[in-house]
Amino acid sequence: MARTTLDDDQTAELAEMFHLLGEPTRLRIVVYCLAGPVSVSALAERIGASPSLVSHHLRLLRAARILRAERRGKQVFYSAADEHIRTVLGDMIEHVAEPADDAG
Amino acid sequence: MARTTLDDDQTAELAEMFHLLGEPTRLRIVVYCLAGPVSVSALAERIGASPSLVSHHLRLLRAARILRAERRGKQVFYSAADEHIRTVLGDMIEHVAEPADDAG
DNA sequence: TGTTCATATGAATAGGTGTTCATGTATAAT
DNA sequence: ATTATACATGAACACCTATTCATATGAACA
Repeated sequence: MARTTLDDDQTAELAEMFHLLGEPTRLRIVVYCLAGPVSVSALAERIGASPSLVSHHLRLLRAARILRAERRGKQVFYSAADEHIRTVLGDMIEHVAEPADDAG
Repeated sequence: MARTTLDDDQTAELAEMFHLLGEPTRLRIVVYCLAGPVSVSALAERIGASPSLVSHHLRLLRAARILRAERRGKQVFYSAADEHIRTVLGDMIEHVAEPADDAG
């Protein structure tokens, strides 16, 4: 059974996370990063956005501890910040991407 | 294993849902509605917002088929649009409200 | 050192949006 | 019909933010 009460801090934190995922460009970045470490340029290319824009979004996702950065030479690779994040995001995407499931 | 690819329509739909949940007032409204049908005035009182503001948010949540409205006399009661929505939102809130769970 | 590649950052701007206030609509009761 | 209650809606505004452009930082290589 889903919990139905949240204190103000939890609500604010949850809202911030949803807010970050609620932007199509940013959501696509996160989805790509779930598969494994991806460089900024690779993200930019796949998404069809400028490296600058991607970098701006990555900064927000880093600050919220949704993604983490790892430097390899000239490139920087981004991936889910931890297993918890990967699980939560993966589940959300799976659930919401699915058509309606009316099984109790 | 979480799916790591989403087409553009799925991404847009998913982003819209996250976007709606990414606003603290609106998130609180949704959380209260998960417990069962709640009237607009009850929502406004619990959240500490004006009925007008609550109504504006409810319109968006209705349009996105996240909540559904049911009239009973002068009052209008809102609840999750369907079981799928209730499950998805409940899971998301449960997961994200939890502290980190590092179990693989 | 100087150059190039990859990424980050700051400023500026255009478009979006949460909130308020005033007003409209629907239901119920007198 | 009139009044009162509960909710919805439209306009206006202030704030926020996604994007772009220009510029800076950091790493590899000559």
